[in-house]
Amino acid sequence: MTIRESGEMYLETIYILSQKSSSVRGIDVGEYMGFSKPSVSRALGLLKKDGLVVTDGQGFIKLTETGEERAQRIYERHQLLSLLFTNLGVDAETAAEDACRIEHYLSDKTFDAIKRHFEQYGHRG
Amino acid sequence: MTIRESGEMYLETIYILSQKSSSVRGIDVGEYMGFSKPSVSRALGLLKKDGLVVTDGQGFIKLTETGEERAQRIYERHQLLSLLFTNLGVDAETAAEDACRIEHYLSDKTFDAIKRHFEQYGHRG
DNA sequence: CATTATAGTTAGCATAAGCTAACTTGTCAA
DNA sequence: TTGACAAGTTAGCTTATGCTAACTATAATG
Repeated sequence: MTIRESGEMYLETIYILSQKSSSVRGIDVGEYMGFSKPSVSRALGLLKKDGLVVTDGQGFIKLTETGEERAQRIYERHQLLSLLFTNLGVDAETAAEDACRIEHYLSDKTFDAIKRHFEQYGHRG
Repeated sequence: MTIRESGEMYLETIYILSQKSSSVRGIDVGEYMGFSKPSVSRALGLLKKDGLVVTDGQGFIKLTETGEERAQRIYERHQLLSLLFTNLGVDAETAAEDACRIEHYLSDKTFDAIKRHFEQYGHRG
């Protein structure tokens, strides 16, 4: 099974929380996303089964190498889309919200094109 | 119930097919989208219940005013996103594919910002 | 008129992903 | 040691949305 939008959101959340604290638990993920413990529990189970996260003996969640790559990929899309939108004059909050929904659906090609655009012409973001 | 990505795709398809032919049937929608007859049947039922489409005695599908507005809104997003991406150097096919997935998640604010951008600076699309 | 093809519907299955209720487990303090 | 709280899991519900199989209804054809 390949993960989808939902799985990517969990992955991204773990990635973001891992940058603030080295001890991320399911409860933290649920709080951040506004989801219940059972929802998080199942989602983490699927991510584990897919080899994207692992938990240590204390229940702390870590991304595997693949999981980290995948999370980073999504996070980069998020950042780039936010940048693109704010550069077009969208307020930061709206840009972030849109980016959050869209990040899952942006192809590599289009992502690269946007990236090249900023590298070429610079930006104010 | 408010329609979602799936419902929007049906609506947009009906809109597109209606521009080519004035007699759009469920079977046409299914063929265009690659979905089965029962899937289309149910989806149309929901769209009818939401007052977005109607069928005449012969089973031909028409968008209501609200349905047309909604379809147009999505279609505009599709066109604008395609334009944005091709302007960034993405090939037309990829741009269209990305636009098709993303069109459902673009806020009014960001849509307007992109539109203003093209009005201001022109484009080659 | 009977057969066949086309279109649509109904019934029911599957998966994804949210939820609540209730259980388990582990830690910590009285 | 016991009682309580916190974290996680299990069971089972719900909705959305795809599917197939099988039925119905209509229209066209021999």
